Amino acid sequence: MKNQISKAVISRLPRYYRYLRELIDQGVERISSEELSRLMKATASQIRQDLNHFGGFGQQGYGYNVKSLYKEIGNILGVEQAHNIIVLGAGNLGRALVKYNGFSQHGFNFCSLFDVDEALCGKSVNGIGIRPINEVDDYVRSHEIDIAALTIPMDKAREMSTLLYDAGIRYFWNFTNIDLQLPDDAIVKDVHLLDSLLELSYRICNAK
Amino acid sequence: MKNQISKAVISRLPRYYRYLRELIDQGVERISSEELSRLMKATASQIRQDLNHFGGFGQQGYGYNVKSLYKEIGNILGVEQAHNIIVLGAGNLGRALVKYNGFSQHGFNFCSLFDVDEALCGKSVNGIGIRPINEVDDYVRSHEIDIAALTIPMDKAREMSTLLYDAGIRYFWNFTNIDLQLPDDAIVKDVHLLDSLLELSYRICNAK
DNA sequence: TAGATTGTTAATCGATTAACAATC
DNA sequence: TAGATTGTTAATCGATTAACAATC
Repeated sequence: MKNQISKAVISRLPRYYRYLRELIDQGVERISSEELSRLMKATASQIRQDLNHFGGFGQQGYGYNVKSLYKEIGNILGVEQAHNIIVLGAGNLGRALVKYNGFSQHGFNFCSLFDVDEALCGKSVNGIGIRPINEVDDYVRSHEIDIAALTIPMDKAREMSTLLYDAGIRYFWNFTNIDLQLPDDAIVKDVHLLDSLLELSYRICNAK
Repeated sequence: MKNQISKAVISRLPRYYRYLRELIDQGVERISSEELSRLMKATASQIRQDLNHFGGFGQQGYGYNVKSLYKEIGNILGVEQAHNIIVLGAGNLGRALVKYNGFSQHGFNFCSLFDVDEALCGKSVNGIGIRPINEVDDYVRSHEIDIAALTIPMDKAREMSTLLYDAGIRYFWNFTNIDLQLPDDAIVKDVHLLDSLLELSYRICNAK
């Protein structure tokens, strides 16, 4: 889209989306970049710059219409699009993801879990079946899967991600404590839980 | 520490730590910033800059000793320090965190879960007791708690975080889909799962 | 129309990268 | 000692902020 929007901008979009949702729920109809900046602890300048990468959603002298800006950003983020997700690893985290019902309203569908543990296979979590991991290749090739969530042990992560890539997956939601090693057209969104805890630890140990 | 190290640098430390662990496991003894940069897809310059914020860990003509650099970074991150964590919300995610055993080796101890559901209270998960949420204030005031992990519904998140702050908590691991609103000396590390999914969604919708 | 606030260009700031003298 | 590679300063780049003309 346009001439490449920076990662920093894109990463702020979901945050705008959240704040606008809040404003709608509070019955706020219009908001200026100035007001929004106070709420979000950003600069009004940044907000206007960010939004203008995607179009002129505001109106001089008025500001932004909350509802329509919410819709616009939702469109940009593709919340109306359906996205199919498989989860590798039916452990505690994998099951928790599938059980959480907050993703579906934004178009995310969990299609299947996969696990090495034969005893789990055939069972289901929140209506989502667990399949043996050795079926994942066939499964991906015969279904339209957009995203693979990895909640498997670290030592299998790279191997599995490569297998998934070869089967056609390009979008990865990586919960393993390792960086995947994939070709450049793979998009990996890392959720490194230990990393974030370690950052907290750093802050605790270096508190003034 | 020193004259304020930027967030960008700090957020890279856990990543260095992970790669060095890998190198140790592979039996690598020394590494140059050049080699490490190829591995981590960063510039050698950045690596040297980053590390030098904390001290001269390398040696000209030799590079860095993997084991001792690993230890140094571990120290900076405080992996030897014990950190006590409570988890608010004994739902799927809260339980998954407590059940995951990968955090304890870096000094993180889960002390207690808290939940509104009376039926859960008294039970325990992975040996960690679940207490009623209305006891959390007393609990925090009578124990040395460093970090509060929030895995509660969004609509209670701000209220609870303020209560915890008033009880003395300064470090928050926030899994709720909302930004906390706390005084400046509170350190919040957000894990916005939906945000990261939405970023993936954006990338899918705007591919190529 | 006058006032408000955007869209957008220009200035600033900080972070990343390059370069090289210091040194093991 | 010569070669390699760091530590560190200087240059570049990109992102954030400020400013203001355009316009509702």
